[in-house]
Amino acid sequence: MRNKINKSDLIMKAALEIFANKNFKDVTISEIAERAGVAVGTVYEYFNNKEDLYFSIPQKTSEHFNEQLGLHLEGLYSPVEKIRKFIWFYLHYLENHPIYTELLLMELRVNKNFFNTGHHRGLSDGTTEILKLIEEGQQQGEIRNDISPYLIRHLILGVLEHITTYWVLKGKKGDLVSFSKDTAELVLSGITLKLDSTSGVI
Amino acid sequence: MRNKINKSDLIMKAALEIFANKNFKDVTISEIAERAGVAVGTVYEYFNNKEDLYFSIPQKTSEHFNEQLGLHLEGLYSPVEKIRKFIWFYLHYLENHPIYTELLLMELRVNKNFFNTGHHRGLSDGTTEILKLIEEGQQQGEIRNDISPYLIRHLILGVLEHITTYWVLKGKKGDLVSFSKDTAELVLSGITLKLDSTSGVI
DNA sequence: ATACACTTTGAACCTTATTCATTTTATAAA
DNA sequence: TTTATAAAATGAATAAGGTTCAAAGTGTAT
Repeated sequence: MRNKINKSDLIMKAALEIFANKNFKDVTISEIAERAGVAVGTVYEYFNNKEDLYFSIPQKTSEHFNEQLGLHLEGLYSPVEKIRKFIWFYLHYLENHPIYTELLLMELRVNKNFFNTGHHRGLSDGTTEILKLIEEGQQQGEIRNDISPYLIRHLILGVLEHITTYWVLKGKKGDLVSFSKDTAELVLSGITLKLDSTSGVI
Repeated sequence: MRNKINKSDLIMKAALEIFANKNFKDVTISEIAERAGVAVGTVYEYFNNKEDLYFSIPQKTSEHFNEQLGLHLEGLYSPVEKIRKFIWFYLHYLENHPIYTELLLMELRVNKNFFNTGHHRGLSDGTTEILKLIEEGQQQGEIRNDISPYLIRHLILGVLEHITTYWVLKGKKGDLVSFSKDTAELVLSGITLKLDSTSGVI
């Protein structure tokens, strides 16, 4: 046969479209099944339950995010410049993937079940990559190493997620990427080592 | 009559105890009613629905947070010192109110319904206070004013919420307040104006 | 053509939020 | 104290939706 359109993909596509406009609890399985053109029971052949279906939606977009991030960092040398680029890319990408953003920040990031299952791994909102950049910067002497790289990551992801969360809560008005320049300036002035003698971190 | 124990408080107390151990959807109204010693219908006399009950739980704790924050900032002069203290207090308070913290960060902060109803106002995770401190600092020349105070607030609340969120997701192991010193150092070195001539922001 | 395994189906089941007619309790008036 | 009236409390009935599973359908190999 040729219509090898994976049913799983079909269901996920329908789910994505519906979850885009409603909260988790306002979406019904029968609604998703109907849009996907399958029976209710079929949904349960491919997903354990409603939450499992929900969690699996961002998987592909996350992979795409990571791929594209790699491309955008390619060719840059300085870890600090890479971090600057990371900040830009994060805001740029999320602004252009609003459904994904809402799912990720509003529901998944803070969901214990999500965090504690396989779904979380391999998603990595750039979490691993940014840590690598920080450690690289510390080794090369561009970034202060009197502070844990994990705390620096909290700073960077924290401000980005906070900005983005409020952008979503306020209805996604205005552009997100316009925060990029000042955010990078703010973050980098806190984590870079100044090379003149007067500004040693006490 | 003397048993003027407000039924509303009674129900909220029971709800708090139960929500402390389960997710929103795993908690039933009948469970809450039973623990509160009232009938199911009574719950609906005092709260519009399950979500309304849920949202009203953190109200009192938030008021307490704000009160205590006021006391802790009292007597300090420098805005920068006040911000340092804010960071300490935030981590200290949340570490000592784990149920409140989980509710606030995991569920409410990112809930559109919560954000868009009266519940959000008057809760203010110190949101208003910290903005005031930043603006004060900018006026007095301690804090750089080439960056919007709102963005600086995103930085401060962002890193604090991020640290705390991961602390919760990882099962509240270790102490939170120990991050206070480095976090303050990191944040403040990004937002304070250095007074020597070499480090002017370009 | 037949047997077998794998998909798909959707009606039935079960749990739970929410409602509302009825009962109970408190307050005020006589 | 008795009666009238309003307020509070009740829990059985309703409605909605997630999940299950026995039956029907579809494809593949012998």
